[in-house]
Amino acid sequence: MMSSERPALPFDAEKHDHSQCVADALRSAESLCERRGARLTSLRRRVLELVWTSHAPVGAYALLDRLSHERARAAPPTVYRSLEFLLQHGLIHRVESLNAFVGCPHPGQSHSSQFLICRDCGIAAEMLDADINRAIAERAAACGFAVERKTVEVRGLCPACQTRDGAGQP
Amino acid sequence: MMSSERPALPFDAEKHDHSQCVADALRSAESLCERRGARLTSLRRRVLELVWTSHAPVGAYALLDRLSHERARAAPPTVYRSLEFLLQHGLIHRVESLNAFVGCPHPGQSHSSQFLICRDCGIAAEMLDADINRAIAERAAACGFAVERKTVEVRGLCPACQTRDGAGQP
DNA sequence: TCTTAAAACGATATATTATATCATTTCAAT
DNA sequence: ATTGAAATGATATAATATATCGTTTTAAGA
Repeated sequence: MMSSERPALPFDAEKHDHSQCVADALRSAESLCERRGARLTSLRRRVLELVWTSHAPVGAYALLDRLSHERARAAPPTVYRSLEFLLQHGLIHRVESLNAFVGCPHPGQSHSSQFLICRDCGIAAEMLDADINRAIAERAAACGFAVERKTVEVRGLCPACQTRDGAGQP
Repeated sequence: MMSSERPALPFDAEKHDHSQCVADALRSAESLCERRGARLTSLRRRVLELVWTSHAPVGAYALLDRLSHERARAAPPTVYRSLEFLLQHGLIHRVESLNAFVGCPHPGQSHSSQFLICRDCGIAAEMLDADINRAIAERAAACGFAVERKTVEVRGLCPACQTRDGAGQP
């Protein structure tokens, strides 16, 4: 148990099978909600699916726009209530520095994760880094601070976008 | 160069001389701006002073309220423009998870800091922890991610508020 | 099956945070 | 003194989020 799991990051945009991501996410959500007796209604399921449209965090009002095409009477609370449910069950995360939401690739396990967020393509990769968590926990403990939630969001350029920016089009 | 500086945290509310904090902050700001040829106007100076009213991050509209008592024609842009200046010069930080602003106790040196934020008293303590920064840098590097900014915000209970909650009033 | 209480959702209003834009004033360097 | 740039005033509006109350749906028990 040394360090850090290594889930594949979603930055390799062309390579990964995104419809598979979405399908996995929806299946996990269904089984998790069933196990918990939580009601993944069709609205909530659809909002989750919309969040998973891409790996870039999406704002509540962008979700509302998309939802409006399907549901005539969608309003802000429609979306925010679904988002709240999804957050409570760990099916999505809120990205504080963007006021936006992104799907969680490993729901169920309560976890404290970190995000690498590309300023160019917008993709946010979730990581579970034991060293980062340990460093934070140790420092907080040394301060006598009782940790409840951790927000770690790293902004920068993903590998693909570094290439594009550096060598690519002027 | 082992690890971590140790500035006194502001959680010991009664103990620290807050007027001294404010005075220090304003003096640092003045000398820093002078060195840089940046104009710390009376408005900007006053906004900085208002941010430093406490160690709890304060929202832009709370600042606007206070400012309105003194400046009849203060409007949102009045505050936001001053905040932008203060941010650019590292005199304050934005706390993303609160949409609020807090004074920086060691401006001038560009730094990547972390916050311990008490959910009870609201105080945000800024830390410079080399281990946390190293852990994040190492993980990002391993992912090929080029870091530009780091947001680390830890929510929980400060020592004083743990005491109050645990033993204090029911 | 019918009843019913809770949960979810619809509908409307409004709060909170932030920015765009253009006019006017202030400031420092000529 | 003149002037161009920076700062501020003034107004409007965008973007994000929540409060509240009425209606519908749902699951569980009578």
